[in-house]
Amino acid sequence: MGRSPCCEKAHTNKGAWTREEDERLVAHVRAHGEGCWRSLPSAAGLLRCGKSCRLRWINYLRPDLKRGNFTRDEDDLIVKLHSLLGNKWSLIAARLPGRTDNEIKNYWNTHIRRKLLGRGIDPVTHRPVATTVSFADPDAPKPQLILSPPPPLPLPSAREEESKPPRCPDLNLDLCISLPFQQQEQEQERPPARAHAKPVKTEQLQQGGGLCFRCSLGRAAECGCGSNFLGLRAGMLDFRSLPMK
DNA sequence: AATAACGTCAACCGCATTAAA
DNA sequence: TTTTAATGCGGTTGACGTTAT
Repeated sequence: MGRSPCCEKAHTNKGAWTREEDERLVAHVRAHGEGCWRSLPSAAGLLRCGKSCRLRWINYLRPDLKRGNFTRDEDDLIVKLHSLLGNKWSLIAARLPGRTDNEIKNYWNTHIRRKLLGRGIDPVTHRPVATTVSFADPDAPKPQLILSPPPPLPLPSAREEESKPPRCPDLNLDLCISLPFQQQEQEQERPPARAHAKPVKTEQLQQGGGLCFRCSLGRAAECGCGSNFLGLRAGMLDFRSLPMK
């Protein structure tokens, strides 16, 4: 028994949204609020799949979206969060007000990924990539794998997470990284980007909670931040200061 | 000027998770 | 407890714009 399709595909539009469709969707959400995406298309007079409406609203039409280029602070924060969370774009987006998971995902794949690779940093593991090895000589011993990605972090449900003691007392995964103070103040004034986004704990921010990027690369000696992977403090990461290739 | 190659990003697809019956 | 429906998420695609040849 297969899953029923999310909508009548034969009677739905696909592809780019028209201005009229946008206006209908915005008007309907303004009048009735978000939610009930499945019934929204017919209620709003749209020949679209509910999922498509939701996506269009979240990624493009939401009034609290911040359009335009990513700032350097946002760049840093994305790298930092990705090093901790991996491809959990929605979690990363929850900590970047006005940005969507899709936007961040695209930005990562088109800009940041390449930037890290250009600096010899593996965008998956956030560690320096192994140096290139020549395989010209077939008799040469095969190189051993030097770097291996960290084991995947299981992501328990919120309820599980609350009930369990921390896996590692030294590593606080209750993320509290955020943009600098000024932007946090702005954040308090605006509604949260996502209803389910966890609020940032400012007291933890003051106590520390960031990840020093140099230390994460094993370059604590030239860093001098003192964190060395354990003392975590927000705002320490500045991968732009690392030498370009 | 033509066109191939590349980069960007909106949108789609399928699976996982959660909520409701 | 099980089944079904709805929603959310991440990976992928494809259209379009830009740059290089």
